[in-house]
Amino acid sequence: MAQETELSELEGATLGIVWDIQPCTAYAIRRVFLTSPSPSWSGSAGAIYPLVERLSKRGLVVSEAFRTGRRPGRQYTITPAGLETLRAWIGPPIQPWVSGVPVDSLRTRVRFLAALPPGKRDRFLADALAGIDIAIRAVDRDARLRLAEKNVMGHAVGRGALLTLRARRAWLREVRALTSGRRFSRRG
Amino acid sequence: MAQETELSELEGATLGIVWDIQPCTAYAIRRVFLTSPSPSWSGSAGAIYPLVERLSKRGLVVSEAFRTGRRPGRQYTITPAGLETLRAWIGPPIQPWVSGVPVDSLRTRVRFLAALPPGKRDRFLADALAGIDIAIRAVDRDARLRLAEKNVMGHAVGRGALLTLRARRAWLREVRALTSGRRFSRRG
DNA sequence: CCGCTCATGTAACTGGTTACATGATTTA
DNA sequence: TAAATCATGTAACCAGTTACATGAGCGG
Repeated sequence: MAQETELSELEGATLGIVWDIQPCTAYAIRRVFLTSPSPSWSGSAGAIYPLVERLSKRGLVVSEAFRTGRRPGRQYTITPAGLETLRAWIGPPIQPWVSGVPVDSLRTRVRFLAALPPGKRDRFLADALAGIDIAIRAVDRDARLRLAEKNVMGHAVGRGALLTLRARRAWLREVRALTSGRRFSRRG
Repeated sequence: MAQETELSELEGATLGIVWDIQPCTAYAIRRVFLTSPSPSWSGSAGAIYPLVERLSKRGLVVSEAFRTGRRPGRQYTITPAGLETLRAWIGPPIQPWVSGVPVDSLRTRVRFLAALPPGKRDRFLADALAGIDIAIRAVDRDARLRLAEKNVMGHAVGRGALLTLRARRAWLREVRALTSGRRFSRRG
């Protein structure tokens, strides 16, 4: 049977989580998204429950029904085909858009900073730097936690988030130095 | 009239582009997305044309019909209400998810690196580092270009992308040093 | 004049969102 | 035992995607 091998970002991440914490329920997968310090997705029930069923229909995971008391539930496990698909999704090869510049909603906003009156501009930058500091503390704490539980990759991912945030902080300070006390029109 | 003040990311960015390059056609807006070195969105016609009409209906932009030869077209300009909405969208205040950890599809994949056999893992990292280097060169060239045209904010945004990519490169090298020649199971 | 790119849209689809419904389990 | 939270879904909606249609202008 002709097997689709492509996965969306959410599908890839979900399949990866199944691989990581299997056997697991859909709710356990949701919790990973919900408690992640970098919530790329809402981890809403409306996304996850249909998604894992989709993966199941494609033979990438198998589910086993169980019951606690009277309530039915399903435990999901990755299949060999699922692992293969997960590996293909991770890469190599790596698509240029994956290794290229990541989306950054803060950078998007800075692009239009000149649309703000000077006072508001300063407050924007102060606000952003404060927000980044908060995020840095949270991520740093999380990374140390992973290290303590000997979760090597979890720690590495946390380090990645941390280094990204620090780079962004350094950059915002550059922007502040550049713009403070200067006047800008649309074209700079 | 009760004016919705919320904008999606694409709507905010589009409104910002109108502010930046007005008066402009929908196609000119598309070109900005299409030629951007960090293509967060496809800039597809099916997204932009309906979107600007939506902005127009909300009174955030106004359009003036023109005609070249027999072909009709529209030039869009931001309204005072539109500028206000744009400013509100930019912030302050800045939502935590905006200043927090940005999504990074490469980091997502690294999270599941232990699912790859060791050889493929090494190739993944080599591939990723090569891809990042390519992106760095492209972004650096773009940033210098903006500087040359005295586009201060354009240059600043390019710098932001550059610093992010460099941080990611440094991080990937950490990951490589950490994993090369080591064996990993799911839980590290 | 043929083909290519510029330009302006429309149509159908879909993945992920919010909101809702409901049952089980824990806690005050 | 009432309230809150855990857990398992379903339903409606919608923004952004790909694919299509079509016309203008230009280069060979």
